[in-house]
Amino acid sequence: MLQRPRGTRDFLPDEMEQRREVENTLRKIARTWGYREVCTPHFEELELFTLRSGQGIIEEMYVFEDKGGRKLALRPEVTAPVLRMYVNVGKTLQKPVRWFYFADCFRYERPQKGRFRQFWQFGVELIGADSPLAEAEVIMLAHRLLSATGIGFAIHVGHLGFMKALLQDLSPEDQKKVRVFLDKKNLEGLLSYLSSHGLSGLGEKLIALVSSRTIDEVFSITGDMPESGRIRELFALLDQAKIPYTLDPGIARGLDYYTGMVFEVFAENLGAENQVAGGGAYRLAHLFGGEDSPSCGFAIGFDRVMVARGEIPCRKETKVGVAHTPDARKWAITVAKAFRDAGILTEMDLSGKGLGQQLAHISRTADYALIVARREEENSVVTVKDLRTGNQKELPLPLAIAEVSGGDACR
RNA sequence: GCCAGGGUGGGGUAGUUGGUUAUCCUAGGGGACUGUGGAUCCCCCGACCCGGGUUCGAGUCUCGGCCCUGGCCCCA
Repeated sequence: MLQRPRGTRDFLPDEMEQRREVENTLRKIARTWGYREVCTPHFEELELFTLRSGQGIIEEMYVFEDKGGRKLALRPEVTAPVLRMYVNVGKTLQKPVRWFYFADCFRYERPQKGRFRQFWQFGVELIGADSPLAEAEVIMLAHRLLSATGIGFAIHVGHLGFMKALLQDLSPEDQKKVRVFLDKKNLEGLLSYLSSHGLSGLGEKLIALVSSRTIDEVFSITGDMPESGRIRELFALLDQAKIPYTLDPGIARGLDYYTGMVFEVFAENLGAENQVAGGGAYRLAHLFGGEDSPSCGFAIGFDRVMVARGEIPCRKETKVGVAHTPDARKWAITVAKAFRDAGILTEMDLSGKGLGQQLAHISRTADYALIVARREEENSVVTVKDLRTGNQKELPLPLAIAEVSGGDACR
C-alpha cells in the first residue's frame, strides 16, 4: 500500500471542518484590522530564500530543478515571498500595506509533536510603517488572533537593541555564540565561553539583562541607547492596550534580519515545540531589489494552535436525508432542491432499497428524514420525520422547510 | 543528522518458552426487510510494516531499512 510522505497528514472531514472554522475566524479578525488576504506561489526561486536566510537553509528545504533548469524551492515560510510580491507590485500601493496570508509551507525536518514537513502558517505583514504604534499593532493583533483560537498562551516581547548595546564591541562570531547561549538560557556555558575569550566582564551584565523584566531595569544595564524613547513608547502602548506580555530581553535566536522589536508566543499543552507564533520588525524589501521599507509582522503556527486546542467537539449542522420510492423520484428531487436552496444540508438516498432500509440508514446519519413516495407526490407534500422524537407530519414544502430550519442539530 | 520507545484487519486489541486455520471488540458492506428507525439475528469484507538471516517451523528470535511517537539538533 502506498503511504503518504513522511511528515504530511491527511485530514478527514471532522478535522477539516474544525480547521476551517479556526482559519475563518482568523481571517475575519485580520480583516477587521484592515489587513487583506494575499496569496503567493507554493514554489519560488531558491535564491529568494537563501537571500533572506543564507545558504544553510538549503538543507532544510524541498529544493528541485524544473525542466527548464531553474532552481526552485517549496516555500519554507511566507514572509520572503510576500515581500518579493510587495517589491514587484508595491510601488503604486498606498503605504502602509496591511496584508495577511494563510498558506502551507514545507520544511525538510524531522517530524515531532507539532512539527510537520507540510504545515500551515497564518501570518501578517505590515509594510511601510515605521513607528512604535506599528510594532504595537502587530503584537496586539497577534494577541487578538490567538485569543480567538481559545488556546492558552504567553507573549514574550524583546528588542534586539538591548543585546546589541552590550555586545557591540564583540566580533560577529562572538556575538552569535553569546546569543545562542543566552537564547538557550545556558548561563554556565555562557560564562565559561566568556572567560575563555577574555570577556568575563560581560557575564554579569548579560545575565542581569536576560533576567530583567522591566524596561527600567533593562536600561539601567544597557545605558541609554538611540532607540530608548521609541522602545519605551512601544511598551507603554502595550501596557495601555492591556496586552499581557512578558518583557524578555533574552530573545535572540535566529533571524539576523530582524531590526528591533521581536516577539515570540508560547502555548501550553505542547511538547518541545511550543512556540505558536513569532515575529518582529524587519527590513527585507531592499534585499529583493526594492526600496528599503521598514516592516513588521508575525506568523502563527496554525497546526500547533490546533494541537494546543485539543479535541473540541464539532458542532454539526442539521442534516436531512430523503427517503423515496422510484415512482416519486421526480418529486423527491424537487423536494431536495428546495431544501438545499434554503441552505439545509440534504442527502438523497442513492440505494434504491425499501423505505425501511433507507430510514435505517438515514437515522444513523441525519436529524430528519423526509419521506417522499407516491402519496406525497400526489398531494404535493412531504412527510417530515423528526428522528429524535419519532414524530412525523405531512407538510407542504415551505412548511416542511420551516419545520426543519427551526430545529437544532442533535449530532 | 543523533537518541529512546514503538509498528498485528479501517480504528482499538489478544497472542505464554518459537509450534495447527492468528483472538476479541468496533467500524464498514450485504441479507432477514420495497410505506417507516438506530434493536436483534445471520453472512461477508479485512491484519502480523518491508527485506535478509537463524530454524523442520518466525507475529514471536536476529540484522538492516521504512514509518510512527517523544526528545536532541535546528527552527527562516
